[in-house]
Amino acid sequence: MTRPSFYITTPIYYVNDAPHIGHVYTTVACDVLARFKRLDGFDVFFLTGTDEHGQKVHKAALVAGTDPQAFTDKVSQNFRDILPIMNITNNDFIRTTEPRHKAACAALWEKMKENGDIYLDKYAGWYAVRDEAFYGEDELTDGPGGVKIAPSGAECAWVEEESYFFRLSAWGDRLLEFYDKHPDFIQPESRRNEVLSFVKSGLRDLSVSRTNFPWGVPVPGDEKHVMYVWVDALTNYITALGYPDERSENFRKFWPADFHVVGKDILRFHAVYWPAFLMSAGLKPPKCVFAHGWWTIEGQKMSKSLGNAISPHDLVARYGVDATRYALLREVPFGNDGDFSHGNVTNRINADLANGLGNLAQRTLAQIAKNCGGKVPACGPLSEADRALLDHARIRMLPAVRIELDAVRIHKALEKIWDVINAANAYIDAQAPWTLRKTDLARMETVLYVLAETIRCLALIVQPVIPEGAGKILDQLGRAQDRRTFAQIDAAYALESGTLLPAPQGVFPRIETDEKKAAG
RNA sequence: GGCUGAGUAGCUCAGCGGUAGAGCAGGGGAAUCAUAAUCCCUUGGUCGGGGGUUCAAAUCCCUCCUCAGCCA
Repeated sequence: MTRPSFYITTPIYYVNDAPHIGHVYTTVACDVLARFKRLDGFDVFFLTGTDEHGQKVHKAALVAGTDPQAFTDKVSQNFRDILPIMNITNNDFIRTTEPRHKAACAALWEKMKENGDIYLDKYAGWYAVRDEAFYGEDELTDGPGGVKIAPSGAECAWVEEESYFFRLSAWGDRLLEFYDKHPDFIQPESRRNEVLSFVKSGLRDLSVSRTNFPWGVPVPGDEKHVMYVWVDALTNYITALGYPDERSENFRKFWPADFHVVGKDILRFHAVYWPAFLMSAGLKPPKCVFAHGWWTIEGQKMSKSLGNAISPHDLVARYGVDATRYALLREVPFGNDGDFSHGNVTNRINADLANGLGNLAQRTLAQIAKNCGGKVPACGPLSEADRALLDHARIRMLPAVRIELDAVRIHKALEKIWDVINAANAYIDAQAPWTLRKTDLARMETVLYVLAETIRCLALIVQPVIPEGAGKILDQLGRAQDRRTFAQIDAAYALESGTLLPAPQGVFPRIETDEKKAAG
C-alpha cells in the first residue's frame, strides 16, 4: 500500500545571522504541518537548512579571520542546534556548501542553458555590497566625498562586470498562465495579487552570476563565475530529493513540493524566479508557496540596532517548548504580521494550556485516580450529552481541523480543537461527577469515562503542536506508542475500562505573571 | 507618485445588502472535582469622516482622511 506523499520546506536560512524568533516561527509552523500529515497517514518529507554562499558571508569569514568553509560550518551549526530544542522533526538538513547541492545547481544550470535561457552579457550599475543589490541612478544621493548613497544608506560603487543572465523576460506570459491555472499557487490571496501585478508590469532578465567574489557554486564551463544567490539558494529544494537524478525514489515521490513556506520578503523569488527556473529545466513548479508575516517585538520592529531580537533559547527557558510553539501559532493568523509581547503570550498560555486543556485533564484524571481506583472507569449507557461530546471529539473534530490545516490556517485549526476543550469543561460542570460520587457511582464512572475518552482524542490531535504535553497526557491515559495516530481517534480504539493508570501529574503549568518589563 | 488591502466593543479580529458578533480584558452570580482553575449571565460600538444608490448599507458606488504592503 502506498501512502500519499507530502513535501514541505522552510527557507534555507542565511548564515549571516543568529537564529531568532522569526526563523523559529517558520520552522515550527512547518513542523506542525509535517507532524500532522505524518499522523494523518502521509509519507512526509520535511526539509530545512542553511544558505551559505555569497559575498557577505565571504567577507564576514575574512573579518573573523577564518576561511569561509570553517566559518559557515560554525554558523550553520547554530541553526542545526535549534532544531532539537524546538522539537523539530525535519527529515533532512541541507547546506548549500555540500557537494550534492553543487552538483544539483550545476545540473539545473545546464538544463536552463540547453533550453536557451542562459546567456552571457555585461552588467553595469551602482552596486551596494551591504545590500547585495543594484540601484538606479535616480535613487542615489551624494554622500561625503562624492560617494553615492543608496536609499538604504549603504554606500554604492559603480560596478561593471561580465555576468550570465537568465532570460526571465521571456517567461512572463507562461508564468501568468501558470498562476491562472493554479489559483492556489501563491498564498495568502493578498500576496498573490502583489506577485501578479509585479509579473504583469513586465519582467527583466536576471543576472545569475558574479565574478567579483569566489564564494559560491562555480558556473559549469566558466569557473571564474559563481552562481548568484537565487539559482544557488532555490535549488536546495530539489537537491535534497536527489536531483539531478530525477528517477531517484525521493524525487519521484515528493516532487513537486506541496508547500514552500517563506517569509513575505522572499516571496517574489519563490513565486516568480523559481517556477521559471524549473519550467525552463523541464521540471514541475511546486504546488504552493505560502508567505507568512513578520513579528514585531512589544510593538517595535525587530532590528539589530535595537537589539530586540528574541532568542529561541530564552523563549524555551522561560515558557517551555510546547508553550512557545503554541503561543507562536495561536497568537496570530498565519500569514498576518503579529506582535510578540510577553504579556499576551503569558495570557494565552495560561488561558488555553494551563486553564483549558491542562486543567481539564488534571481534574478528570484526579477524580479517576481518587474515585475509580486509578483505573479507566466503566462506561454505562450514554446520555444525549455524553454522545454529543464524544461525537464532537471522535467524529467531527479531525475533519474540521484537517480542512483548516490543509489551507494553512493554523490558528483556525487550533480554534476547532479548543472548541472541544471548552465543550468538555462545560460538560464536566453540567454533569458534576463530584456530586454523582455521593448519589450515583455508576453514572459518575460513565461521565468520567466520557471525559477521559474526549481527552484521549484531544491529546492525539494536539500532538503536532504541543508534542511533549500531548505525549504526557497519553502516557497518563495508558496509551501505547503505537496507538497514537489519527486513525486511532476512532471509537474502535477507545479506552478500555479497568486499565490501570499511572498517577496523574500536571502537564501545562501556569506562568506566573510578575509583569516584569522586558525593556531593552 | 502608481497599484492593492485595511480602518467594526479597551485589545485581537469575524461579519460584506435585511433588527451589530466572537475570543481576551472588565462587571455580577453559581459551583468547589481541579493547576484560585471551571461554568452561567452581563457592561461595552452613531461599524474612519462626508455624500450617494436602495424599502433596507459595516455590507454596493463616489470622495476625503489614516495606516500597511507591493511597485517605480
